[in-house]
Amino acid sequence: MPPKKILCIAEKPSIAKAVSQHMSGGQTNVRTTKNKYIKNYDFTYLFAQPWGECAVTMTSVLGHTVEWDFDDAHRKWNSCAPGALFEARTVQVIGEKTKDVATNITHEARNASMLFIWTDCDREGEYIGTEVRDIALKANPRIMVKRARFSNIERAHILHAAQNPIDLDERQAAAVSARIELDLRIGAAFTRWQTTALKAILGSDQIVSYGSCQFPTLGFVVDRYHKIKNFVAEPFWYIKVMQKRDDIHVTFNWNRSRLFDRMSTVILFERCLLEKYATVISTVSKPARKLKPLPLTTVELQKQGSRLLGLSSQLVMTIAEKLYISGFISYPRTETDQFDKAIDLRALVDKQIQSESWGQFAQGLMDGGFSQPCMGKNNDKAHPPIHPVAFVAPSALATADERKVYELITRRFLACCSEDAIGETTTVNIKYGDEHFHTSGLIVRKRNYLDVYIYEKWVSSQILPKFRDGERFIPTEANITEGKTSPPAYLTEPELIALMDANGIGTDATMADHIARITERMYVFAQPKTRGAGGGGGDAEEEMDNEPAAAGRGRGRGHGRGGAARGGGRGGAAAGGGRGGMLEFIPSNLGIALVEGYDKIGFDNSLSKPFLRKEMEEKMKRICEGTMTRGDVVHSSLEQYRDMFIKASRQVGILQESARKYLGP
DNA sequence: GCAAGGTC
Repeated sequence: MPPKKILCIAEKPSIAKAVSQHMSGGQTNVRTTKNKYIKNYDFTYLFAQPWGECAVTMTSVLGHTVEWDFDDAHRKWNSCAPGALFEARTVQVIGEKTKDVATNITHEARNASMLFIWTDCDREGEYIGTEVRDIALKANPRIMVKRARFSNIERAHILHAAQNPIDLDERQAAAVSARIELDLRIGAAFTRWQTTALKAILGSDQIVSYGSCQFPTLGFVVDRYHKIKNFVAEPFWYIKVMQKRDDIHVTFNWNRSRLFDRMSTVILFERCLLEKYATVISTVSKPARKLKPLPLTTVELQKQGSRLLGLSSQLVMTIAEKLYISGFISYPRTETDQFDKAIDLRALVDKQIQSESWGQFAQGLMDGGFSQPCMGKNNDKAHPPIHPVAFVAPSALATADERKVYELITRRFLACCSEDAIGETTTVNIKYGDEHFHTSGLIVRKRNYLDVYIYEKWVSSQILPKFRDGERFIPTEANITEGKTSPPAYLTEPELIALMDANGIGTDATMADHIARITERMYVFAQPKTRGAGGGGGDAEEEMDNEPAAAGRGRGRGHGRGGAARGGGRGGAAAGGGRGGMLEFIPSNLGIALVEGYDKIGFDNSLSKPFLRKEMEEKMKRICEGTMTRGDVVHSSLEQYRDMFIKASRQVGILQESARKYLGP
């Protein structure tokens, strides 16, 4: 009896290749397919009972194979009223681009006893698994279906997964299926409706799209615009005390920082002046540490790429994908910021020794400087953090941008494998009258990771002269300074990505696309940020940059503000690499009008806010947990959006009026 | 001519 055949299908060609290498021990026969990216690998493998030794064909798809659309009666724009799309029949079609992918499955499934699905172990992968299953079952209704549980492509892990097949998680697949249906119906209905409603006012055929991700993304940009527009500068006052000692000018900062009332400041200042002497309350020296960066995730790569290299997040991703296909870096779409213990990091560091730029640093790590990377809090259980897998000479890369992205990924990786920077801060606290002041200095003792991670600066401040506890001195100078608060700057790309990330808008792989889409739709304009424009106002006092924790950590999934303070401050402007290209986003009249129009229509949950998307995400989670069914979710969400759609249709005049207001003749 | 999500 010939051995049974088992058909394995991965989500992408790279996984098919890697898994077949591990399972076959390198003994594979490779066949090409009609799709130029997909190959079929044939080999034999000894499975666990009851399968035993089998003939295996390992192949892959390219992400999704099946696309959703409306039936013939609703597909064309003018075939129905947009509102009908909430109920219209949908069909699932295999498009022209994926036809050959599906044919390959059909062909290979016919003589197979089992379909063994190797798609990524995330929600989307589970759904893609059901696409593969449905295609295979159509060709071979008796085929048995299993899936592999794996979270990296390390050999032992893959072999374990091959020996322990499990079932597809129908709930996760159902959750994705619900999202697909909702996004299609809601997106298409609102897009057709508002495009038609605004056509005359725009005087063009441009598409005015609505999407559950693109609108909140637009909302963030418009929101910042309004904050700038409505900003009213407030004057403030503060007291500064100076002392010249050993030829060094020392400035003591007020512990109250600043007051928004001039009289109060004057009164407090006068009390200081009544006292001739200032008294040193304490001098404190303590070790300081600037933490090395966490392993690199996709979102972080996009943020740092746009911040440090001045490239758009979309370009950063395009380049990262190219580097990945070329075999230079690991998979670029990952949420994981922890390295699995099984990965041989030293071997990866070793490959970088030949670099002219950072080879010496890598050698230092091999000679004892190596330190295990920190563990972040995120693990998608599908991919490791982004890291270089091979050394690439600069001459082997086609463009300067490619070199910059590869360099950032590599330097980041080496920094992760190094040690924190070590220093020492000294703080001198004084009392003058009833008021307290302080100054501090920093001495950097060991730069460690900073030597390779040239994008961050941490430099010793001027050395403080000696102050003794309890000592009294007459300040060289003391005065009141006036300042005024300055408006926020336009939203930068790293800030926007941080906001999207924190609010669950898009995925790591799609955030850059949403930003590109609202630009393409002309809802926003991107422009290179002009340096120093935002910093001219009153927040004149530069903070001593000696709080290492703030710079290295804590901006993981936080809000946008932290990023803003960093980017605009000294550290941002001084760091190496291509500067000055960071993009900032300004809403167009159309973008402002859309947000204002929908806000005026007065929904409980504005379409331009992230809440509705968050709600959808929650419902997807509930499908996965089993507390809601796919039917419940689709039904309730459609009801909610249909109400909003009806309300908007009735008040189409409000949307048109706000469009006329901003776009009028 | 619509969405968002995979991947190339």
